Amino acid sequence: MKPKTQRPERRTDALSKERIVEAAIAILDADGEAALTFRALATRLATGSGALYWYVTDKSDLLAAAADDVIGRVMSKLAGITEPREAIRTIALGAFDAIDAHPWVGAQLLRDPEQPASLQIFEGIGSRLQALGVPTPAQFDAWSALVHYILGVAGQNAANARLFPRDTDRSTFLDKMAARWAQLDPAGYPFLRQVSAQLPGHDDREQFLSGIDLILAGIEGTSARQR
Amino acid sequence: MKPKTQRPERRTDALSKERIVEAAIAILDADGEAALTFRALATRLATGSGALYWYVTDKSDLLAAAADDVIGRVMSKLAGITEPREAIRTIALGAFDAIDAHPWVGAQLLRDPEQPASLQIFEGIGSRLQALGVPTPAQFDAWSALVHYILGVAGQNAANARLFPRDTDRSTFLDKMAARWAQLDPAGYPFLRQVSAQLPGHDDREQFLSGIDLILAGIEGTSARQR
DNA sequence: ACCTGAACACCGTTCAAGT
DNA sequence: ACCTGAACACCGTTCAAGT
Repeated sequence: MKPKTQRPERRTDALSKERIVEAAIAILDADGEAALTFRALATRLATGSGALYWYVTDKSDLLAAAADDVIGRVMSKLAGITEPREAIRTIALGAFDAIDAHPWVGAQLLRDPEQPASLQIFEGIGSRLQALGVPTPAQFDAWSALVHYILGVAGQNAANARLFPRDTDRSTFLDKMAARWAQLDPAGYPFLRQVSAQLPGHDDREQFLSGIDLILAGIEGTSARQR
Repeated sequence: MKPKTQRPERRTDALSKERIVEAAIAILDADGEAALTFRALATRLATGSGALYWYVTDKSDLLAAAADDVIGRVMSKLAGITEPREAIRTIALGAFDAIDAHPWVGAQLLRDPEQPASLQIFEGIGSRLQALGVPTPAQFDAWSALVHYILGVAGQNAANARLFPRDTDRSTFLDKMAARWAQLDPAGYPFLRQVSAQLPGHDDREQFLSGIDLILAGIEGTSARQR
């Protein structure tokens, strides 16, 4: 038996689901959803495309894992928050910011309601709504309204991100969007043309939050009346 | 010059964008989004796949036209409604029912905020919000909340439809969904497990409408306070 | 057990060639 | 002007063959 002063080093670059997901996120962030192919991923990881299937069931599994990774980080920051209304706003804002940083997450959340990322958001909102003291019969509807609103914003932000090059910043994005709406037929689209003037310089993060508050106000108004 | 008693009959099956869109909708409704390929569409229209590009820019143009066709029919039924609150509910319900009948429309609405189908919904909601008397500064936020909620439901219904075979009816769908949520980890997902009991037999059309009402209540409560 | 990469069965889109 | 359908440049996924 030959003296083994050093056992074979564990390959630091060995494949694993975590490494694959990490690389996938890097591609998605850098070049968008269309750039994530098994070929591109395999090249980046210096392996064959078939090797990825050892760790990942298929592409939807990969995307679900990537979204779960991002949303999981958001949800883990909730430990300290006990006030339910604040927790709801924190979850919502956390999701908003995550989608702002990773627009593909927005599209992914709309793709499969049973993926972990979606379930985490569903449960996070629901449990705080219970804690908020919304009467049990009203909880389901209130939860549905909040969750669908959040998902709608998520999907729409993902779509907006697809409309423009990845490096477009907030203000030029809003300017371009406003310019397009301003060109709509005045007879057919008076409202959108009017709103287009408010688009530049408006804070959509703030607007998102005021939507949450609007729904919370509706919930509290309605359940107060029912009490 | 030979006597032409009959001029060449206009081919009743000549291609046109309308016929292509109609055939695309038929495929989408019958076999789902994945079944719509240019090859399948060309076969159904008894032509070559390249011919379609004479009438349609590309696949996203085709999908946008198909969604516009469906949503256009919904919006055309609004002429008689003058009461703005009722008009908003009618637009929302119309979109809901259209997506229920054509789930792919839900996915398509989330894909491009500048397509005609989206703009029609955006404008329809916005103009009634003005008519409702929501103060101008509050209109933008109120509009955003309603529209994102509607889109969220649209996207989620499309996703739910993808989870199950196309012929699954409402009640078995809810039963299966409930069964899945009931199997979630009790420690991690207490709320979803509790809600799963309410899933069978609940009316999601009614729930959708109560979400609209919740938001409208929030809007009216907030603008009343500001007045 | 894990990895390789060619092969398979598809796509959307283009385009020379036809009528 | 309109249509045909092969060809091109891709995909996701599988799988025999390697280590």
